[in-house]
Amino acid sequence: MPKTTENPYVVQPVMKALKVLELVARHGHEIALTAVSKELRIPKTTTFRYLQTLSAAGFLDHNRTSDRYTLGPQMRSIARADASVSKIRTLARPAMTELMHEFNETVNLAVKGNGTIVYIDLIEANRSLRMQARIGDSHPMHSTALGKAILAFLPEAERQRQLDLPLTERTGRTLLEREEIERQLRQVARTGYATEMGENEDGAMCIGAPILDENGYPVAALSISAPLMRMPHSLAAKAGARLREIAAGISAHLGS
Amino acid sequence: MPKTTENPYVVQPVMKALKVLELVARHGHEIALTAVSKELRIPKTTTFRYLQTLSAAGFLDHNRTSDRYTLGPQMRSIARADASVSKIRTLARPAMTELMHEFNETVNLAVKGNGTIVYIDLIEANRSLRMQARIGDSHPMHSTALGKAILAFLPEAERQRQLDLPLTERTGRTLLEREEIERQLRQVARTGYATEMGENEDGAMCIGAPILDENGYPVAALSISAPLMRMPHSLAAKAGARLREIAAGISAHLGS
DNA sequence: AACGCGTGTTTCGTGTTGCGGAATTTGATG
DNA sequence: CATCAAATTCCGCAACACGAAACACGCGTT
Repeated sequence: MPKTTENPYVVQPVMKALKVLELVARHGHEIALTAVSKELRIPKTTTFRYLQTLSAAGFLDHNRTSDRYTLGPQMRSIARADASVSKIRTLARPAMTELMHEFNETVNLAVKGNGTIVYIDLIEANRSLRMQARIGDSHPMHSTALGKAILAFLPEAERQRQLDLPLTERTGRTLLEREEIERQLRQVARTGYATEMGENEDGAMCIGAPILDENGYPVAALSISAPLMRMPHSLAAKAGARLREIAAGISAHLGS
Repeated sequence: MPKTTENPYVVQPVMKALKVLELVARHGHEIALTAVSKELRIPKTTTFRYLQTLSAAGFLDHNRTSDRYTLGPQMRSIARADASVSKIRTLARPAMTELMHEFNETVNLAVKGNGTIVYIDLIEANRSLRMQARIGDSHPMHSTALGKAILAFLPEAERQRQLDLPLTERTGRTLLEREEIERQLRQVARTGYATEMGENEDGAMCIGAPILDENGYPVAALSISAPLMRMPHSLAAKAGARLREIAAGISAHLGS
C-alpha cells in the first residue's frame, strides 16, 4: 500500500471520510453512494458507512427519497459562524487598537455564545496588572459588561430564556436577582452601554457596548476593562459613550 | 458504553473526529490539544491523531508556533463554493424556466470546475428527444457552448493554461486546433455568446452565455441545447442574444 | 409476469490498525 | 537551571473497521 510519504498519525478512516465529505461538497449537487465509491475507489460498503456517519453528524444531508447526499446543515452553520466571527474581528481590530491607546486599558471583543459570551479578540494595555480573560474563554452573560450589553438588546423572548437559566455567582458582587438585573438591562438599553463592577472578577470592572448585525440583533460586544481603582465614574461615563459610538460604527459596517 | 440507540453503520473514529472538527470550528479561535481533549473527554493521544488528520486534510490549520488549531482553508473553500453555487442556482432558476418556455428547448446551468464545466441545474423541455446532460456531470470546456462562453471571458493567463491541457475529442466535430479555438473565443468575446454544433455530442447543438461575478470573472454559464435539426441559424442568433441578456441580468444580481 | 440490471443494505469472519496508558521530549516561565 | 505543563512518541492489545459476498429492492425490458 502506498503509505510512504505520510504522517504516521493520520487515522485513515477519518482521512478517507474527509475525502468523501470533500467530494460530495464540491460536487455541487446531490450525489449517490455508487458514484462516490467509484470516484474515490473506496469499496461500496466502506463508502456507505462514511456517508452514514457524515450524515449522522450533520455534515452531509441524506435525501431519503432519492438516496443521494448533499452538503449538510452543520457545514453551512460552521461556515456562517466562522465568516461572521472573522468579519467582526477584522472590522473591530483597528477601532480596538485606537480605544486601547485612548484609554490605555485592555480592550475586549466577544461574541454571543449559547448562554455565554466568548472572547474572540483582545488588546492588552501594557500597564495592565494581569489579564482577566484569554481569547477563547467563555464567561457568563449576567456577570460581564459584554454579556449585559448583549442581553439588553436581545429580543424579549430570548432574553427571558437566558435569565431563566441558573445564574452562577462569580464573585460576592455578582447580580443574581432577576429584578435587579432587568432594571440594569433597561438602563443599558437607554444609555447604550453596560457597566460591571467587580461582578465577574474581584477588583476588576468593565464597560461594554453591543455590536448589532443588519437586523439589530446583538451578535457581539466590545468592552474596556480595568482595575476598579483606576476607573472613576467620570471616566467610565466617557468611556461608555466612546464605546457606544465605536460599536455603532462597527455595527453599521456589518451590513455591507 | 452508550451505544444503544445508534445507527450501527457509524464508524466511531470518523464520528469523534467530526466532533473535534466541530468543536475547533465553533470555538472561534485557536484552541490547543489539551483543551479539546478535556472538553470532549477524548484521551489526549487520540485527540492528537484526529487533529493531525484533520489538519493534513486541510480542514483544520495547525499553527506550529503556538501549537494551536483553527478552522482550515478546505472548510472555507467548500463553504464558499457551496454558497456561490446555491446563490447562482436560485438566482438563475426563474430565468431558466422563462427561457425554456420561450424556446421550448432544454436550458442548462453550469459552473466552472477545474478544466471542466459542471452542470448544476437544468430544465428540460418536455419535447426533448433525450437529455444530453445530467446534473452533476462534468464536460470539457472546449467542446461545449457553456465552456466556450466561460473560456472567452477568462483572464488571458488562465485561458492559456486551460488550452495547454490535452483536449479530448468528444465527436468528429470537436475543435482540437488551438488556432481555431482561439479564433472562436475572440468572436464569443465580441458577440457575448458561444455556439457549439455537434462538437460535444452528435446531433446536438448548444448556445451559451457567461455569468460573471462582481469582478467580471466567469463563474458559470447558461445555455440552451437542442437537436441540430431543430435550431436554424436565425433562431440561434435570437437565442444567443436572449441568453446574453438574461445572463447579464443574473451577473448583475450576483453583486448584492 | 418473469427477468436482469444496477442500486442500496446487511451479514460475518478476519486481521488490520486504532486505542490509550505511560514514557519521553519540548518549550515556556521564573 | 529547575519546574511544570503541554505536546509528542512508544508500544502491546484487542476492538472494531474492513470488504467480499450475499441479500433486498426498484426499475425498465422482453
